[in-house]
Amino acid sequence: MTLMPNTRRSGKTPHRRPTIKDVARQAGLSLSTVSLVINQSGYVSEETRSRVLRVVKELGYHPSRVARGLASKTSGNIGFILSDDHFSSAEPFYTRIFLGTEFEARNHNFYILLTTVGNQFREDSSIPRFLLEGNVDGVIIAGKISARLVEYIEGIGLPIVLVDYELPGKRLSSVLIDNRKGAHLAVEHLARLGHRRIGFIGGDMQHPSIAERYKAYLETLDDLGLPRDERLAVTDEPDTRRENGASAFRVLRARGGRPTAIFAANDAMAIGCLQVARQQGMRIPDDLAIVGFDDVESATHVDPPLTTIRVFKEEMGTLAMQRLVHAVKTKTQTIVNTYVPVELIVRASTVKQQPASPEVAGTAEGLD
Amino acid sequence: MTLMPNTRRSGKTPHRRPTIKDVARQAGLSLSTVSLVINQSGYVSEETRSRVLRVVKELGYHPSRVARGLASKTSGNIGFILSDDHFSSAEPFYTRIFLGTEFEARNHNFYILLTTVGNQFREDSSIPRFLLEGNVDGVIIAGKISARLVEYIEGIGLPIVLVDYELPGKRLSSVLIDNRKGAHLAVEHLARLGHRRIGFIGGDMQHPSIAERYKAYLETLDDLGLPRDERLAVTDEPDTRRENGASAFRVLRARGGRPTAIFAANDAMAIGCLQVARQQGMRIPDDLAIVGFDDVESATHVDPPLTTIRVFKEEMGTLAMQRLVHAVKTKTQTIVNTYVPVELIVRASTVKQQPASPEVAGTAEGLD
DNA sequence: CCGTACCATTGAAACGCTTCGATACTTCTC
DNA sequence: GAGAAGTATCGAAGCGTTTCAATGGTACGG
Repeated sequence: MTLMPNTRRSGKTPHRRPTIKDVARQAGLSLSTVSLVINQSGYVSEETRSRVLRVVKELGYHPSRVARGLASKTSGNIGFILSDDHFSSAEPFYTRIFLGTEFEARNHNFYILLTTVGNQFREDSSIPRFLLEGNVDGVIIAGKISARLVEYIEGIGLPIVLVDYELPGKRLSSVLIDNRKGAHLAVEHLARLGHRRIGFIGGDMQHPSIAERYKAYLETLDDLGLPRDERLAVTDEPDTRRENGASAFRVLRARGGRPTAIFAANDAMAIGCLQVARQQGMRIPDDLAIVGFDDVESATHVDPPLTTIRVFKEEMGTLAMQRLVHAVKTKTQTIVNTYVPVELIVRASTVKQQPASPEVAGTAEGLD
Repeated sequence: MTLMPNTRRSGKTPHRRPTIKDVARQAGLSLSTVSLVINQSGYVSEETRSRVLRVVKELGYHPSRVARGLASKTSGNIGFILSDDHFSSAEPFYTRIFLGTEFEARNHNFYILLTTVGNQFREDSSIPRFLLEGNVDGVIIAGKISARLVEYIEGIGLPIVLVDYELPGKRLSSVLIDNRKGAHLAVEHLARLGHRRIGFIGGDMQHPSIAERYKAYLETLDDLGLPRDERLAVTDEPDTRRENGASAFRVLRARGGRPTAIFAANDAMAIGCLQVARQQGMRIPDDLAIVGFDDVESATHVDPPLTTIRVFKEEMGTLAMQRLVHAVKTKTQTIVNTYVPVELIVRASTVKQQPASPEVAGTAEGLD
């Protein structure tokens, strides 16, 4: 392939892309034969195959995605749906998942069309354009989503993979966090450090992930023989942002709960909580130990760094895309629920660290 | 529009999308008339217009993007090209720019196809697939890019907008950072604080932005009557990541430079520098004041928070997309260089702050 | 040596839309 | 009152592929 597309041209004339017709003519074959070679389907003799390939190279031919799409009823695109509130607030959690899907999409020669939808299904207006226009071959949905939208997509007959969400009663593939294990690790870690009054702060309990974390928190308390204390759990925050973590902790204190440790539904809330606690003069972890969940970027930047449950976000995206691409290519949707493992990451918000030489920490992989 | 696409169906049968033909038949008009209504072009009587629109609504018709693409030679997509090294390392600087373009693309009913390319033009293999397949109507390029790739795209006749990059000698629209002003603000700020030995650390001087920042640093020293001291500037780091900031500062010290303040080419390097300085027992800002550039997220999380030059990253993306969409729609490429303003953000890495009540800081807008 | 099966190639329809030229009817304009 | 200009609609070609039925050739088994 030369520098200029097709053959060299003098700047002005925008070059015409060669079509399959040009290849056929040049190779002295029919359109269909050329198509067969390109799609590696059907019978083609070795000789004509190589002849076609040679001409293809000579002409710098590449099939038009759009034409191919029309003829084959495929778009080569995957839709990625994210709910509004996840999109422009809070920690870059779903960003990471998205990144994972991006990488994997590239491996399979798909492009991703990204969109957001409101939380409540606003009928017509909230249906992603790429669905209306038939511009995707499958859909990945990250986070909480309206069941009606999911039904709509099923109605179209597109394969779906959910990430960090389940729809009870629906038979769908999901890639999920092992929330039970994570919560268990967190609480157990605190218990092992000697804590007996371990609080929980959470919000948005509609979200299965959050609900699970809370439930597993309670169960782990039971398992460890620690008492459940209602005053130590604040679960009615509407959201899981930092502010809500802060206010949840204030509520907890106001209410007379005296926890020595807090397990937060996610890092954002943990950080909010941590900041309020310090503001109130508490020393972390001496007066209050804190564990988060997710291991987002800022967990390492906060002071003291946050002990948390690591979630492999990119991997979740990768897995989801793999499942989806498989479904798209084979046109068979097998329902699989995949749980990605979690890890306890111990930092200074629960265990006093020796003043280890502060390394020059890099940043994790990101879109840049 | 009902919940199910088209008309209600019993789960199994994947519904057939209505086509323009169905609309035409149902409305008792020709295809072309329906098309005219939908595209709001040509003459259509008010009566038939509304008749068509009614039928469209009844049937839940939406034109197929792919078919429309083939007929009109447009794809409805914008390509976003990012260089490899920007993609998966360092601070989320270009991520922000990308987010800006995403939002704006949505406003204009475009989707973005994202890809990365290697630094050196590896001939054929490094040409983004969406270009080969004719699957985009225009291209945004963020950061440093091979001139040959740009020429290739020009050859295809696609409009281009560069972001945070210029190609000397090429007539292209760019959205640029006001690096000169930023560097000036930074150095001036330090000088005003009484610093006279102000160092510079940088890397990847090929990048026009970095080069400009360095140049403006030198010029501002002159303007302020401060001496240029070779030992105070390290510019030969290959890259601008944290590690390089750290090593640049070590080099500077090893070389006997004794700056009281450092202006770093970007926040990543500033942070690396800051961490090494603290490690060496220096107090920030007393023994060493540091100013970065870009105002990335972690600038606020680092201890002490980093004084820096804020760059409006989302806005750069938005602007670039606006320019590009305009070029695509009007099919006229007018060359405009846009400089987005910068701001000095003073934090504790240069000026000791009163121990202000640590607010519960939210995170800035992000893909989640 | 004929029927079958496999291999290789082809022509034509189809995918769902845009667009251009043609037609025909109105309404101006002088 | 005739030609020009504007308005409304339509038929058909075309966009660049895929796909399927059809055709013909070759080899093979009985």
